[in-house]
Amino acid sequence: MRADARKNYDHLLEIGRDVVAEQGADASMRDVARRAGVGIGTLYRHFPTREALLEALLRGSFDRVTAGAAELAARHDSGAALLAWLRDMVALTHSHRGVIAAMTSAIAAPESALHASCVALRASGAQLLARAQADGKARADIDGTDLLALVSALAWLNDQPPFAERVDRLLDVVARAIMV
Amino acid sequence: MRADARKNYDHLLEIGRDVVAEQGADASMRDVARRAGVGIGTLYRHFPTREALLEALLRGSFDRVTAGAAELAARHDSGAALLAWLRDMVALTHSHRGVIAAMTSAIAAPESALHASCVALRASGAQLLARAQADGKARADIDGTDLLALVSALAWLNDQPPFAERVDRLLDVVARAIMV
DNA sequence: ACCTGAACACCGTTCAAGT
DNA sequence: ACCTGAACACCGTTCAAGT
Repeated sequence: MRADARKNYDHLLEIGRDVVAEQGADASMRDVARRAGVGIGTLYRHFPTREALLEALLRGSFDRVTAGAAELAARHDSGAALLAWLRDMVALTHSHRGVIAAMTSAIAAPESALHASCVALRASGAQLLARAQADGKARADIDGTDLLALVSALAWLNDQPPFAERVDRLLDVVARAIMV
Repeated sequence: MRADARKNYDHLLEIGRDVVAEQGADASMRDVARRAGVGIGTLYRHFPTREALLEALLRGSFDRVTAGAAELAARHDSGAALLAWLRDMVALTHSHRGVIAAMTSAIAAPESALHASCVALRASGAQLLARAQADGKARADIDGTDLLALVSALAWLNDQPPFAERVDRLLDVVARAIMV
């Protein structure tokens, strides 16, 4: 990558982070380019789809949660680890309004730039779930996708102003439903 | 209302129903007017906001669920009635993609055309919840807004293709969490 | 190799002009 | 009283022309 291109890429990412934080995952692409002081074509050259930009913005957080799952498994008993992962997931999406919808549709779209990260997240949760199930601490009739669905639903509530303040409590309610 | 206006109103409602069924709650207003063979200004005259159109489209279904709650209370024990109401709510939103997000923001916006219907829906659920709580069949530490949050979250899952097929089962999981 | 911005095909919403 | 559609201020996305 040429030096000027690298500079544009990095700057777009930085500005993109601000704009998505302000406006959510459906932020105006034009606005990102404008604020970055760059032609709209330059944005599309570096990030050919909105999901490509989101993926670049979120990769770090995604990886942190995925990697954190292994750590949780090492440090806590299977029930506590699963609960902590659920909290991590809700927190991850809390800081990025609207991202959960993008993640959800990425799960069903193998060509999406977000697909791999989402599958990895699901796998990290599925592993904690399996361990809890083996210990008899989680109900046996749900799978990793069910777990992702439930945590996505809670994350969505977190994006809805009238419900956001209740999500911590509702997470406990749902967790107890999973925990047998 | 003048006869020609009445005709336009009814026709817009009919076409609006089709378009929202096809494209969801964020359907193109322009498209509704276009397909109804009417100027865009005429659509805005009859339905000054998108929510006004949605409200007119959904009022009937809303009232049916609200009224149905009283019937459920009369016909079933408190636990079964609450569960049936949860199913009614998910079914209501299932037939109208994206409507749940509109309902959710309407709860927090008293000036929204959808506000009254949503408050009535919440109240109908809250009543069934209170009855079940009095019978010791539902946990005492949740309220009507929590119930609406949980059912909204499930309804949102119903709009997400990768999760939609699991919602019936996940409803049971969540219901068991509520039911003590 | 990369950047630019005009161009295209759309939006939601308003409002002056018409009947 | 009601209808119309041009007008305004936006989008996302593409691509020919430039450096």
